[in-house]
Amino acid sequence: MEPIADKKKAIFESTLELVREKGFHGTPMSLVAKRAGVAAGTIYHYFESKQDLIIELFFYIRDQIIAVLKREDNPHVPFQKCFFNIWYGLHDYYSQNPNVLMFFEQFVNSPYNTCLNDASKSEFHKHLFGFFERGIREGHLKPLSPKILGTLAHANIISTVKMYSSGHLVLEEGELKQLPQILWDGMRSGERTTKV
Amino acid sequence: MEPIADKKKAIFESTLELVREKGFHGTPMSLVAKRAGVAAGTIYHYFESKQDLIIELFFYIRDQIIAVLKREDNPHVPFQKCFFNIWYGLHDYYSQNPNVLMFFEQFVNSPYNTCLNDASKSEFHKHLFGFFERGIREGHLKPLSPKILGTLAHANIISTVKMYSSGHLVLEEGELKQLPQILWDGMRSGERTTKV
DNA sequence: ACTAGTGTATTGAACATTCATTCGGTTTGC
DNA sequence: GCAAACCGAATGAATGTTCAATACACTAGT
Repeated sequence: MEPIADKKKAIFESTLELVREKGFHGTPMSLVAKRAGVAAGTIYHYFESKQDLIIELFFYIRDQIIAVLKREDNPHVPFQKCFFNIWYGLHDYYSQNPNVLMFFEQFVNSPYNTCLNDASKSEFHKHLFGFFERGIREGHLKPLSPKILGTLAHANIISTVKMYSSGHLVLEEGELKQLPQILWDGMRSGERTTKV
Repeated sequence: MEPIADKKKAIFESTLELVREKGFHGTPMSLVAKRAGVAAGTIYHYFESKQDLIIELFFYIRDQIIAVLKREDNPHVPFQKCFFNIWYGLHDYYSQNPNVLMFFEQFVNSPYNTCLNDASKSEFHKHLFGFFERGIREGHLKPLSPKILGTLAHANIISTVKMYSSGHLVLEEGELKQLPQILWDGMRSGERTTKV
């Protein structure tokens, strides 16, 4: 909503880069400051502590991801179409922001994550799970918990991006399209249907 | 093969616990030592440095996971059966060793991972991908890269375990069986086949 | 059986360094 | 002229690592 102060954004970006390069440890505030082009003390004008910086950065990112979700999740668009749009939308976002992906993954697997209350974390999940709830309700998906489907879908996207952002795999054009298809085929309801 | 010295194993276990609780940063060697019941200096008898400890611990874990893979991957057992055995095998292993899972996830998303040569990392992948290569060769799976299928499968398992080891989800008995089924349905070849 | 000798395992206090944070002072915007 | 933004050297606590000293295990010589 309210535009983020330039310095604050610079600090965020600097932190993102450094955490990717050096991890949480090995990312001293002095370096964050230097790369952001501010003084060390300035960071403490915007953030209470390093932990506070990390957590706020997580929210900052989370909101960007939610924005992608909101952009692609449209109740008036057929569900399957939405499904692939969301897949590609998140896939593109992560691909174009590899720093974000690494930070995100490090964060959710770190103790930082456990010191957050559930409400703040689930802001993202609320949207994701809501979408899959629709898919179940409308009968497109297997009648499992939306949490399960949402989590598996997200894991599918993330691991895909990590696979070739690590350079270990070059995807052919056709192959990229197969990946959400695997997910869809696995989660769709019914025994068999003719090609849609 | 050769049994690991008691102290060394204690240091490994201590590190696993602490990394889960406090992350790589926030896990001082002094604490590792204390919880392992050894003196600080002793650690440096077995490991050159903290980084060396972390990396050797990664190998130690990796070998355990490979052992699970080898145990369940049997060319004489029908592929689909193997597929589910491996899924459950890894799922059980991670479920019963939540410390391992957290460490593993933190490690692969950290800069430690990038400072490893590919050969050592891919020891695990070699087995995993080999299995999926068989599935493709025998015509059970969609003709995609084994790397893709293997990575997606592993991501599926891990995210499943994380989902309820974080306590956010209680799986009903029947639901657990659905999860590898989703994966299988997504990756299996052919338009439709009668139930196997 | 005893001793001396040798290398390994272990200890924990001390060291040097790094790093998050502070704070008095300066600049900027209004 | 005031408040908020900003600076960056100084500080103090925390932490990875070292090392001199000690205990232990084992062999060989007498």
